[in-house]
Amino acid sequence: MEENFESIADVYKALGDKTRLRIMALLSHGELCVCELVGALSMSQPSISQHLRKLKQAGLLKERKTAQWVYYSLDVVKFPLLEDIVRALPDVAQEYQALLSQGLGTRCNVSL
Amino acid sequence: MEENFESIADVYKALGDKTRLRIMALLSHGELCVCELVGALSMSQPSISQHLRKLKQAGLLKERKTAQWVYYSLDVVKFPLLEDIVRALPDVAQEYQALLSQGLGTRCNVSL
DNA sequence: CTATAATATAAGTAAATTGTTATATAACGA
DNA sequence: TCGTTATATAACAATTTACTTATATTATAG
Repeated sequence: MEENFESIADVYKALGDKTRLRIMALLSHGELCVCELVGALSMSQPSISQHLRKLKQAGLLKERKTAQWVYYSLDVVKFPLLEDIVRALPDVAQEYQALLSQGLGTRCNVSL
Repeated sequence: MEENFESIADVYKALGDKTRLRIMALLSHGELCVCELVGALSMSQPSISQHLRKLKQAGLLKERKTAQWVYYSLDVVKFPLLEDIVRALPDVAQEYQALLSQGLGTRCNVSL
């Protein structure tokens, strides 16, 4: 019981950051690789990787590795309420489409 | 748009603490005064007051002052999703009933 | 094999968080 | 009015968080 509140708090702690919320909003439209998120959020790559790790540790994201890319996507299994939560976020469909129009993963060869 | 993510993040930040989640779970059954929460959670009075302030600043609680007591209750108006969020918390009906059975507010005269 | 791109991790730092104790404020009761 | 109860706030210490820069890891391309 005590333990339960703790692990649920960890979920909300993971969501309690505007950068991570923007990541969740983008991923609600589909999976994205790290470098695409770096481009979309204009933050440093280590910072994005660390945010993704937190979201993954909270059980909110899953990853899929292909070639040199790691694609992240929402994982609604462990926390079904997540669907409603991301639905309540500001819409970022336009930003997501902008990423797609450049070709998934393939336009990440920008200088770090 | 940027601003929006920030204020939503503040809500989840407020929920990202196990003590505050326990407070929300208790208040989901009805309003309680500060000293009742102090008794239920066995934490210091200043600590509880500070947690309540955070929840209130995030727009999740409202307060009602009567005599020397301040009663807090859930405020689902600004953030409708809150109803689903508290419903997903562990049940504390038993703890809440234990508080009520001692007489609302009236059994708070314990030594600080 | 080597250079490069994508990602992760480590170390360091500044800022935010959470508890504590001490004190202020305000209402009540004798 | 005086002492007590309920609550809030201030000041401080310990911990956690969120960046930064530097480096490690892994896959790919040539």
